[in-house]
Amino acid sequence: MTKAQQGNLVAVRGMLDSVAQWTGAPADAGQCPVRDVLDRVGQKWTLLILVALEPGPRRFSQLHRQVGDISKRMLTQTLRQLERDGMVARQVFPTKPPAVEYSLTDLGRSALDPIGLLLVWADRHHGAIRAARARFDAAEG
Amino acid sequence: MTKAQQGNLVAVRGMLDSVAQWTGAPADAGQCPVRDVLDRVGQKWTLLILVALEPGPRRFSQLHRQVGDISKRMLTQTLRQLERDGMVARQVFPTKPPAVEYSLTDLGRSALDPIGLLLVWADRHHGAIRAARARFDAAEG
DNA sequence: CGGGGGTGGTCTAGATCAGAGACCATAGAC
DNA sequence: GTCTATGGTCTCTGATCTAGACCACCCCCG
Repeated sequence: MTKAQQGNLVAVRGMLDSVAQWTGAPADAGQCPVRDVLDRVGQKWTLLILVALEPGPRRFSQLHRQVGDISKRMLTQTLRQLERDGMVARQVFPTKPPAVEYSLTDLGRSALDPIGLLLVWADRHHGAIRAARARFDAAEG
Repeated sequence: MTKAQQGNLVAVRGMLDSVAQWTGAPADAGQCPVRDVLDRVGQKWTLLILVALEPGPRRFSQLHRQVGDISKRMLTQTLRQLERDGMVARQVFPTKPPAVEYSLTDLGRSALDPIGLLLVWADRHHGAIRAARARFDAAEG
């Protein structure tokens, strides 16, 4: 384990304690910062769209093509949410037909740092996951 | 930006390229490691349960109480999936009634590193997000 | 002996969420 | 005139999530 990783782990434990504060009170889950953000993250397209916007501003249809298997409905919805959360900026150009450009805000860009690490982890351990799945399926099949 | 963060960013860009490889082919999205892992992450309870297991092994009802507002059904389902993915180990003790203990595997523990950073990010920027939301809601209301 | 509580779940019914695809007004290229 | 593209919205259907009843088992308390 690297020094940086140890540092992370310390921070993680701190966060865990802080999460523990809230897990006791289910009703207040909406107030817990971590639950709040985790709900956004746990929304299937959020991360993918943030990642898609990383290289630079993108237009609606461009994003639609880039992500591929998202429906326009979900794309609209997810973008609106990200805009509401201040992660994405939406700019309309009054051309005919109007063009709309989406870009990351500073807040959105800052989120890419932890998200990126998640992707790196995914890439690195994805083989182990597939192997575990095969083992599991063989054992119960 | 710290040196570590710059390092992350380089890695992120690498991953983004690698994601781009797959985003062109929607049909193969299931084959893309990142999409694969992101689908798990985007499942509302997965991260919360991994986090809940971090301090040490937990029994079923213990987890249920700890997380609070998860249904038994979803708890079972999420644990099974994590077990299948090799992130969580399930051990049954043949007592009467049988006790079942869930614990993180090495793979599961390794995932907590990036997840932890996400939590730290959440905690740090959660104020900005709330502010952005208030602004957005005021502007359109 | 008869509850009441705790074990680890499963099952069903209802709510909520996501996806496919039609539709809209507009306009330029063919 | 028709085909494309723009950025969406709308509806219908199917997946997913939740609440809560239920189960077999055992212990403890009376």
